Amino acid sequence: MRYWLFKSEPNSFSFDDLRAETNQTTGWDGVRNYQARNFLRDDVHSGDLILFYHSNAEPAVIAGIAEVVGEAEPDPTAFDPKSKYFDPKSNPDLPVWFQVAIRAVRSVDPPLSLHLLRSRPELAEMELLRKGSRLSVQPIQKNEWDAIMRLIDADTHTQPSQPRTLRKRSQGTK
DNA sequence: GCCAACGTTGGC
DNA sequence: GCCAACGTTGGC
Repeated sequence: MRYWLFKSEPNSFSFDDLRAETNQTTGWDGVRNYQARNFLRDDVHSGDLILFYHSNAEPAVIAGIAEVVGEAEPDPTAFDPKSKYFDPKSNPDLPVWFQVAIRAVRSVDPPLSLHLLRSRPELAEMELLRKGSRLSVQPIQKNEWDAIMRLIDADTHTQPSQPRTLRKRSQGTK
C-alpha cells in the first residue's frame, strides 16, 4: 500500500466535486505529464491512499483524503476530439495516457494549508514543497503521511466544536 | 496578474 | 542530440 498526493485546481475540480460524484468516485483523467502518467500506470494501485491537494487556490490546501479504487486504464478523454484533454497521439490500440478511479474517503476540515506544511521540519523533504515542483501525481512517504495525519488530527481537535449553549441544549435535560 | 521554474517542441 | 522558443504550472 502506497501513499500519493494528487493535485487539482479547485475551480476546475474540487474535493467537494469529488464528494458530489456518484459513489464519490471519479476517473482521474486529464493527466498529461509523462512522469505523472508513469506513476498512474505503473505504481498506483487499488487501496492506495491519496492526499487531495488544491493547487492554484487561495489558500492552497490539502482538502481531503481519497483512495484508489481500481487499477490504471486508458484515459478515455485522450480519445475524444471534443475533450480539452484530447491527444491524437493516444488511441485505444496504443494508449499513451492513463487514469485511475478514486473515491473520497473524508474531507480535511479545516483544510491543511501549504503554509502549515512548509512550517513542519518533518515534511521538509516533501516533493510538494520543493522549489519549482509541478508534478501533479506525487508519491508520499509513509513517515510524511503519518506526520500529516497527526497534523490533521491536531488541527481537527482544536476546532471549536459546537457552541456550548447549543451543545447543552441538544443534550437535553437530566 | 506576475513571473520563475519546468516540460515540450522542433529546427538544425 | 542540442538548445532556443514557447506553453504551462502554480505560488505569491
